[in-house]
Amino acid sequence: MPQHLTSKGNRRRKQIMDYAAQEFARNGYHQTSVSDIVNGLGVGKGVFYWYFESKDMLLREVLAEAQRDLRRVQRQAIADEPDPLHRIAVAIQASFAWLASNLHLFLLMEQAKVDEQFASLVRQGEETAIADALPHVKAGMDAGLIRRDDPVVIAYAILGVTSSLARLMIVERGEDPHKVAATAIAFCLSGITAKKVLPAPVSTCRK
Amino acid sequence: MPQHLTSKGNRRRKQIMDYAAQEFARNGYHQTSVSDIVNGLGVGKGVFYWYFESKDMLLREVLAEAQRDLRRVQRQAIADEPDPLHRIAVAIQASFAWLASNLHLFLLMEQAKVDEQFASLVRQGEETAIADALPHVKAGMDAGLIRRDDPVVIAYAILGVTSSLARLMIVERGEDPHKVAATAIAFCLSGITAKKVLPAPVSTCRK
Amino acid sequence: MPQHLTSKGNRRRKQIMDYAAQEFARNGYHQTSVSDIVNGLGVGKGVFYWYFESKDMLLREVLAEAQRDLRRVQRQAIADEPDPLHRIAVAIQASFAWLASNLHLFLLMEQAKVDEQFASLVRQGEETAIADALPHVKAGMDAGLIRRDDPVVIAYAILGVTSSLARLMIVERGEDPHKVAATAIAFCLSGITAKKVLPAPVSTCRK
Amino acid sequence: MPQHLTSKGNRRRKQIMDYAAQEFARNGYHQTSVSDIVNGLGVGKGVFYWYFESKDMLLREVLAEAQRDLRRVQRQAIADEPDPLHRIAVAIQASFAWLASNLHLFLLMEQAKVDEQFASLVRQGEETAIADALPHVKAGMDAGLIRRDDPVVIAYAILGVTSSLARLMIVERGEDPHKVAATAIAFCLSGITAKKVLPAPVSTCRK
DNA sequence: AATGAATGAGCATTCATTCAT
DNA sequence: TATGAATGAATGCTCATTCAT
Repeated sequence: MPQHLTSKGNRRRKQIMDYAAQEFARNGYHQTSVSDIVNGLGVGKGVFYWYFESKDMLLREVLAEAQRDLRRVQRQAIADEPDPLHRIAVAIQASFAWLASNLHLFLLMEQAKVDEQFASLVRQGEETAIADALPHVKAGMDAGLIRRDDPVVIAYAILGVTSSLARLMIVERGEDPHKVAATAIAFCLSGITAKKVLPAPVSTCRK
Repeated sequence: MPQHLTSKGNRRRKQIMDYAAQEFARNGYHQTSVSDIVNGLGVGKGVFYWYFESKDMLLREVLAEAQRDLRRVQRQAIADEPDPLHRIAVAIQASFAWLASNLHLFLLMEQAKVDEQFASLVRQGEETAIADALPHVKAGMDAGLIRRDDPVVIAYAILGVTSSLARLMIVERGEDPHKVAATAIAFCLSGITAKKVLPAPVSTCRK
Repeated sequence: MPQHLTSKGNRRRKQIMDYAAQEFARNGYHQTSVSDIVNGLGVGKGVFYWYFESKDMLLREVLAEAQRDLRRVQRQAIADEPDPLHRIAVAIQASFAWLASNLHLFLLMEQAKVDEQFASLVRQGEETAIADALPHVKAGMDAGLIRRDDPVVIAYAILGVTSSLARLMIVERGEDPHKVAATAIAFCLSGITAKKVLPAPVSTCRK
Repeated sequence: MPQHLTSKGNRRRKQIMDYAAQEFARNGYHQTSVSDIVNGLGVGKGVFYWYFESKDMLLREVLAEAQRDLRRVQRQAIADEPDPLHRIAVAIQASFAWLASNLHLFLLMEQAKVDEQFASLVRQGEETAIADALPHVKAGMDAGLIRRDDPVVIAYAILGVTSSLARLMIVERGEDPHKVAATAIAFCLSGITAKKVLPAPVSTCRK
């Protein structure tokens, strides 16, 4: 809880965050004890509580920084893309690139998302991502490029495909991020482009 | 650990599984203690260990049963659907219906999926679901209805959209499952259908 | 706690005592639960408490019976031995024979001897054994066959050699009980005989 | 589990070992809970697990140290005794002296000896003691001072007399260790010295 | 006589956090 | 800044015993 950190202090702090993020991702937040972290770093237990208020707060900071970083990358990617569909494509592309080199943070976010204690924090980040994407989806609809539907749902569906393929392909199969990104983009874009709308085969029409 | 349960015992066992599933879903597995469960049920602690080997095994049984049940529902839904695309559609539909009435089990699965201890169990279930879906995806490709791509990736993308929309729409917004299912189906089908060839597999069924 | 047992009831009771004695000897009294016993016998838990007041009382009965039995064997052995030294010898012999065919009871006694809860019970048995032996030791001294020393200490030393060799030889080495008995007798008799006077108390008995 | 202890830490650790050894000896290992120990010392429960991996490991350390200490005393005693019989005598003497001032450790060893969980540990110590004694017994035989017999059995018999008299005399009667030691030495030495071998009165020669 | 179910105090162990140095 | 020591509530689990049937 010190107000100002020396540069050495800043390095220590970063070191703890990085190591903790790795361990949380590997073993799970609840299964990783503060002792595991300080022992793994070879420092005393006091160090931890010098830099972080609690284990809970440490994870919050890790998550917040990860979300900040991912958002920055996405914004950079779409910065000078005028076409709405293209923007979505490069955003997906950029997301995959970031995930591929920050796998542990991706895993950590997925863990936090289903943990009552941290869910709202992650959800806030997602809401921000959705809010970021919304203008482009709407612009696409206005331009007749994207099928008219609830833009929020569309945005969530894209998010779902992205994270699902990210987890399933990258984490479990070790496939090439570029290839998976390409498939995701193809799936999403053809899933949203304005074409005939398929009516849902609701079960009530069979019985 | 008893070999054979009386009918009263069977009821108790089921009661514990149901209550524990609810609590696990609500508070998280790690945050819910065995004491929470038995106190919530108003029984002694020994009761828990009369029926279950451990807290870990209880969750495994809950998950296994949930997966069995979901699979059963999906299989019933596609039982007499001849058309591949339609099969996928009704399977998605059935999944949403099941999820809507078993929200806690869905949340529990999502938790378990990111928990090292249980991930493999859930993943096995997913592999089964993918394996179940694969023949239909392949059939769709052979019939020229589905774009040629890695069928496994296609199947995973569908899974991702489904669970993502399930979570985001149902859990967080309380929207109508039928509507969300419809959007999911629209998104997925147009995401996978062969370009230029857009059959309306369900056109005969209009409300 | 029933007053009178049917013959079937008596068999059950004996069966439980035997099985429990084996398990107690094998795993230790504290490490063997009542459940282990009833499960091992394939009966319900109520059976145990029908026949025995408690786990504690069960062990007490097992021990008491074992001591009764051992004492009976010893008394029979010395019944018609007139010579004091020979009496001691045949008593040791008889003890080894009994121990060899009741290893588990020997182990159980050794356990109980160092367990605060049961030590006094076992000790009582030992006191009885010592008291039984004392007249012969004294007679031996009076006859000038045994060195004058505290007869109680002599008796305890014999007891110590016996149980020590019983444990170390039989339990851990699987040696022939007769041989070990022979060594024990040789050791004890020459350990107590009056110096310079070394009668061969069994010289009339040669194979 | 800490790597290096401060001097304060070392004192604490020793304190816990001493107190636990006393309590284990008095109440029994299984009857003494970790809570009993820390409450008795007036410290928090965590202290115990800061210094010891588990209750089991604590006892192992206590036993190992006791055995080390006893062995050291015995070796010192015989260090400059040239005569084999004399060596055995002073070793017995030294053992009684050590036991008299470490009664609780002696009781603890006897408990551990009959406890499946720790028996092998104690037995190892006994094997070492036997191995230590063996050369002297053999030397005595070679010098014609000790009756020819299995030297291992002889050694065990001495061990048996020693521990038996130690327990029965010291623990239960509060007699003078020197006197008991004298009796034990007399018993053992005359029990092993080379004299006429007494044939065993085998029971088969009576029937 | 016998069963399966239930009780609940008790146990070994963990761990986030605090503190003296 | 940093350390090792200490705290104590909480956890998963056991088990002797009781009870309704």
